[in-house]
Amino acid sequence: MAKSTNREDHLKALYALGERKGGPDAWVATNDLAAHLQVKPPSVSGMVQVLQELGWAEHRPYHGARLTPTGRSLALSLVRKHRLWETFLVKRLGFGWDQVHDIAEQLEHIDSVELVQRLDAYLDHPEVDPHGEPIPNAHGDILDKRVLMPLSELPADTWGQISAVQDDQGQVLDQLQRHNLALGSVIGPKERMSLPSEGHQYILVTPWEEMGTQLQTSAT
Amino acid sequence: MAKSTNREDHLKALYALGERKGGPDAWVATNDLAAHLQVKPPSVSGMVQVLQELGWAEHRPYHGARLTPTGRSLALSLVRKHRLWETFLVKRLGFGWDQVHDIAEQLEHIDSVELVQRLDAYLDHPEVDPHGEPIPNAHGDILDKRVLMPLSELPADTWGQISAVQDDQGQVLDQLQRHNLALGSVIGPKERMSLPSEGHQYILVTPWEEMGTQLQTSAT
DNA sequence: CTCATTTTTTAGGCTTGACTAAAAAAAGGG
DNA sequence: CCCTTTTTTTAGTCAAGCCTAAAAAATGAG
Repeated sequence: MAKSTNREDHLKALYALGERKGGPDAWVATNDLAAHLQVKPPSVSGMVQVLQELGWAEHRPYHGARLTPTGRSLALSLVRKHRLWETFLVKRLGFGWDQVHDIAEQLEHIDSVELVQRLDAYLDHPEVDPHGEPIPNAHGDILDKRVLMPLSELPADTWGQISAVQDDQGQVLDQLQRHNLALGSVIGPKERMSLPSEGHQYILVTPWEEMGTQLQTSAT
Repeated sequence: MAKSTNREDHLKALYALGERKGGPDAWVATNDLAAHLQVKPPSVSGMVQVLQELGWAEHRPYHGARLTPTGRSLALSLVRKHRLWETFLVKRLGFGWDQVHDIAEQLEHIDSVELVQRLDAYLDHPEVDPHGEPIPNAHGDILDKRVLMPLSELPADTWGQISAVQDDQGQVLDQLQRHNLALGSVIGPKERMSLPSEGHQYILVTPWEEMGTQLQTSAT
């Protein structure tokens, strides 16, 4: 029993939803995994069993699943690969930030430690990917000192600078693209209203003090 | 029914062995495919049926299989991707020419037309890969005007310049590496004797006239 | 606390692609 | 030309992952 694209996908989903629910100790529901992976719940039940046998996850029936340290470390290496490839696609090949997710989703499963090392060096050891998300280092550590908050939690009268976008499907990126907003753009009440509110929780901003007038740091 | 890694692997094998047997009209034996793919003959029988149903190959029972024009075109696009990725790995990431085959074998299955286009441009539209093999263009045409011959067919008293190495497993590349020979190296009777003769048919040379002394054009 | 609803798991089936064993076709030596 | 050997195909298994339908556990409304 070893790695496979499917097992890796479940591992990544478990990591992503676990983070969203509050870190390494959070239990993730089968239904949530199924929704995230676009698969029916029984398929997840089966795969979670497998992950447990592999020592990558623990499973409490009718309660949920969460990663073991081993699983977490594997998941982080997948996240690292995904974000490095996205960086390559944007910085080197000139793709738009809203075009790279699906391709990176395939590339992240390429199995070669040396490839990742060389890619990282070739990109000058980037700290964040084109969406502003931090890239775990080779040890699986995320050294991200920024303090970001979702746009949905930013006080209504405060401005914010877009610092990261957590978007697995690309809809939020599409929206931002359409409003000419990019990483680094500063966002005020007007922009906030014109963006669909469901996306606000995935847009991470740096609160922007003492802003009276709109300032566009970066645009596309 | 559509693409899958396995079907693509069989397609590529059928193309490679067909070329080796004399071009698009040659029939390829089930056993040869099985040996090339490291799989048992019954598995090939099954897969060849599938390729036939997909319209990618034709199959005459107990006789062999060969690609249809559609299948050939798909195979060439895989060869193109494989060789572009190998070029990327060597030219941009600094891998050795003997290290890239297995990684490219994975990368060639990545599905994105735009990725291939951009990669090609990023590498300045290379005409040959790091092993000297021609890279088919986007239309699947190989425009290779060089006239090469296998080292095994080079007259014993003639020198030759290594111009391409057809090596799917990497053993021939390893041998060359060990003898400090690379693409462009000129090879004489002494080198020829020290290289295992089974590999000679995969080393393609440009006959090198009027050579009295050994000349090393390029070394590693 | 109970009973209906929701969530999750179990059971059983399907497809892909591998395998072994056995049957069928082709090839080749005498 | 026959009969043995080799090659190829057919038949029947198995594992991975997906599915639907049904059973079981947890939840929550009254």
